[in-house]
Amino acid sequence: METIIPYYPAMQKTARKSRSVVRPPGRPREFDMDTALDRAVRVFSERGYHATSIGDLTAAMRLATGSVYKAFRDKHAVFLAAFERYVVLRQEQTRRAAAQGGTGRERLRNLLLSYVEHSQGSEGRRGCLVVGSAVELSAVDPVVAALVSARLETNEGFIAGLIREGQADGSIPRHVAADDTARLMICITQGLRVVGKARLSLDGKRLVAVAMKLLA
Amino acid sequence: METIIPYYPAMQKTARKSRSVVRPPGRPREFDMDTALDRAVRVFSERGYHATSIGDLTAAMRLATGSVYKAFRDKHAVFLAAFERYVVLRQEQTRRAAAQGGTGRERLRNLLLSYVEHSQGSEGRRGCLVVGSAVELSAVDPVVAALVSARLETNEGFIAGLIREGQADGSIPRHVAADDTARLMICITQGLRVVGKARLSLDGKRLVAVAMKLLA
DNA sequence: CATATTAGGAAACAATCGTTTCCGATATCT
DNA sequence: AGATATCGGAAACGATTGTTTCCTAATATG
Repeated sequence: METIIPYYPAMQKTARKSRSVVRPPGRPREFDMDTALDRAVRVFSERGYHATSIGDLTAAMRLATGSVYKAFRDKHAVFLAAFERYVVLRQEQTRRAAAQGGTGRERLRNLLLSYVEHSQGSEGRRGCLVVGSAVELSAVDPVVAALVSARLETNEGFIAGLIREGQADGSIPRHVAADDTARLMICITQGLRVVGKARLSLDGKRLVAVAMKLLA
Repeated sequence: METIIPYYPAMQKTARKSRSVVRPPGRPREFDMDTALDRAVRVFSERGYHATSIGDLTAAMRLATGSVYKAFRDKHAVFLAAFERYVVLRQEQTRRAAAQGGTGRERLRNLLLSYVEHSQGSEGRRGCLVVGSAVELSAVDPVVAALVSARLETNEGFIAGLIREGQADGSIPRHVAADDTARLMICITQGLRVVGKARLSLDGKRLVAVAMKLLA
């Protein structure tokens, strides 16, 4: 059985409660938590949670063991912080890719194309942290399971919204079932990350062209 | 770094080389390797490779530590044997599901329906060993990576074959791109297992109805 | 300049990991 | 029945895990 620590990280970096009471008299070298977490995301994505040791983590984050444990309660907390950092960045990228499109249909095509590209090459081989967490941890870690489900549902809602936008602007037929199609497209995006990690080649234009038939 | 042992299991159960030279004079309780491996598949699928300890394994397989290490070189060999056992069983199930269908189109629908059903409920929560291996091990274990890729390509070839059968019997239009559609359907099937592990509900009939539009 | 406070780093912690070894129990063959 | 070969089970192995602790080096404030 697995001991689960269902708590959030207690970062001390931004934890100066009120700067009038607790003053920061002396502080050594600069410390950038976000770039450190970005590097943690890379290791966790590539190796997964259990195969990533604290040594791997500190090497990747370029932080000493002590520094990590001063910033986070434990390994699980580092993972949760990395997960949330990953989700924020990926959501930003996805929405930006979708945004450049005149119609709902075009925005959806851009979103799918973006997913295929991120599933390829070195990033594809590294893998998606959401997919990795779903597969490796969902069954044994309720905290991660909830985060993963929430993420999938948010994504699905976003896709369903794009479909409805397309139906409003006339680029997608009214008879398309928005919710069912969105759920299937979530399967496609998650499946793309699995296939990309298995190193199978993915031709973006052709795959997306086929997928767009779901909007006919 | 991970030490990778790229060798196959050395099962001693069926390893009586020539029964005239090495005779089996005495053998204790019966030993059913296949059902033991089936139980190993369950643990590995649910927890993944790294989170499954030898203790978990022996408890699930109902074998003593010594027995496991007499039948297999190490944990990695147990995993490979379980993986191949899983692949054989799943392939059998999938082909049987597809077989009961008069046209290529019907066989494809049955295959997709079978995938949705296996991605749901307790089996869905347990997860697919191929998907799990792709996500957790492909990046660090070349042996498993090769097995996973081979499995995906076999599946993709089977689906492409069904599409071509459908085109031959007139149930699927000729203009459908068999290879591209098959690759996208592989993404759908793998994505279904990811989503199923995240406990999202899946309505088989409706999802498959949407997916069948790829054959229009 | 002196002081307080933080990150870096190494060393040590208990716990668990995968693996090996040993021996008694069990069942088959001569 | 007696000999023999295997499985079950437990105990012990070193290696590695995640975590804690202590000390040094470095810096912004008073």
